[in-house]
Amino acid sequence: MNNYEKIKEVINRSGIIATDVSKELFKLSLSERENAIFDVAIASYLLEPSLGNHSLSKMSLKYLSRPFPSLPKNPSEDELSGCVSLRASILLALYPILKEELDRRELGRIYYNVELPLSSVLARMEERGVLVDTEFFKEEGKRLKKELQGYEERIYKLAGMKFNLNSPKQLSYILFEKLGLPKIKRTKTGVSTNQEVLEKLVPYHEIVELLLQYRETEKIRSTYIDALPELVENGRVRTKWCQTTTATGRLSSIKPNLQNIPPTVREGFVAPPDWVLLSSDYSQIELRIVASLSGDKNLKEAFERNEDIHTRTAALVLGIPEELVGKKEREMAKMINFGIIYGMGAYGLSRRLGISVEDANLFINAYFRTYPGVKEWVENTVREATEKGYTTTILGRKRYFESVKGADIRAAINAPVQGSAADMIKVAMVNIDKALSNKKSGMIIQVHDELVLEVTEDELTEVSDIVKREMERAVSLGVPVVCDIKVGKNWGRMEKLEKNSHGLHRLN
DNA sequence: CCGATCACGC
DNA sequence: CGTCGACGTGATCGGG
Repeated sequence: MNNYEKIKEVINRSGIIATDVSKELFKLSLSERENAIFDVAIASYLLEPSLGNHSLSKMSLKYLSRPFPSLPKNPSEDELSGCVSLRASILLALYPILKEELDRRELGRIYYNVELPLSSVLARMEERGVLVDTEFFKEEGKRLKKELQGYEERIYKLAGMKFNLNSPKQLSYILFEKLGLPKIKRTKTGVSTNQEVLEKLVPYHEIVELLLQYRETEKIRSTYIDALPELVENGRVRTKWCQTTTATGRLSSIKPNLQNIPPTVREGFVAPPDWVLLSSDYSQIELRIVASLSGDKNLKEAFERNEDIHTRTAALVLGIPEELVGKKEREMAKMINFGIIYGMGAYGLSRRLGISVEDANLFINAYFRTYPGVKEWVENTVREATEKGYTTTILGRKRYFESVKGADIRAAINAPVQGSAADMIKVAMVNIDKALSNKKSGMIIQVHDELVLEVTEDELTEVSDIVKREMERAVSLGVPVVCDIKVGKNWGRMEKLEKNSHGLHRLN
């Protein structure tokens, strides 16, 4: 037996306690059964998701009141083994405490049924990586550079001088001192030059429109087109899927962050020859969850009718037939629906809609008259967060609050909604991974309500069925759950996959 | 190195 | 008084 096999044997016989690295253990196939691993970071995350980072040093202080020893510089062999065994003893001591606490707070189920299995799914996604079309990035880089040079020259001419376009401070001197444009909003340190402000300044000066275009293009160039190819290895990027960073239960992604790629850049993520990318996204999942959590009769009915939810909301709130709902009315309803998910306030809504706070209040009242169950749910959720000190998702994930006031009110309303959606897609990921275990196809990206898979052409029909089924049935909401499936050679240009009596075919 | 500003996604 | 929709990651500037 070699060392690798020895380690593997011990792990599978006795189990192992790990932190953060459980994904690495899965990658090395060191664990044959998931439950052989106890990951203290994931446990700590479920106990206190807002903590931010779940380093051993933090956990050691919090749960054992002991400092976690750092490795000395140039240690002797004795020092090194002493430090390492001390660290191991801390890891070992954390295990019973965290495990017991998980059970006591009824977080054991989500730990064993969702997060731990998910950890190995994420390991496989990291291993597979995502194929990148480096040629696309090269060409786009050239094109954007040219475009930016054009903006730059024209902006300098209009400003009457050169300056650093990427410096908000220098820009604000140009706009508000040199050109004398009105100061619309302040920041802590000066006058704001953000997009919202610039849009209001467009009528005052020709330069503003160019600045908006410059900003947009420069963002794409610097953040995506230039930075991404740096992370490509053997044609693929391998993002790190972070399982213990968000306060609500969502995943996050770093190096690169694949969860904020703009549509134009998505074209650079591709399928190999004879493969396609398949994307499946939940339609209106967070509003469906609001319907489910609140049990509101009208909101549930709106989804059961399978109509456009914003149009339906507008019709109900305004008391007019759906045929008479115009673009403006629909947009209004969309904003309110969106606001609900984020713990809507009259002020925020008034700003989004460009109306007075009084009018925004009228709309909110009309909304709550339409969906009285939602109003009740919002009030109950805030009350519960205050009384119990935490909110809960459909699968029992908790987020803790010290006191529920100010921004925490909105966070407390949002947490069960966003968190339940996270629960749901995580369950789907675990089940999809299992269902695809003997196939070549596999998941590569998750963007909160969207899953992207790399699929061989011959597995397409079967895989799309599995993905749709597992996403829609991951958790029973008591309202319809719908996923839309798209397919393409890259992540940017995809076509809807529709099912008909003859099987599957692509539209267009 | 770090806070501030800005901007991308959901 | 000004802020002010939830949750993230990252590029860049500019001061320490």
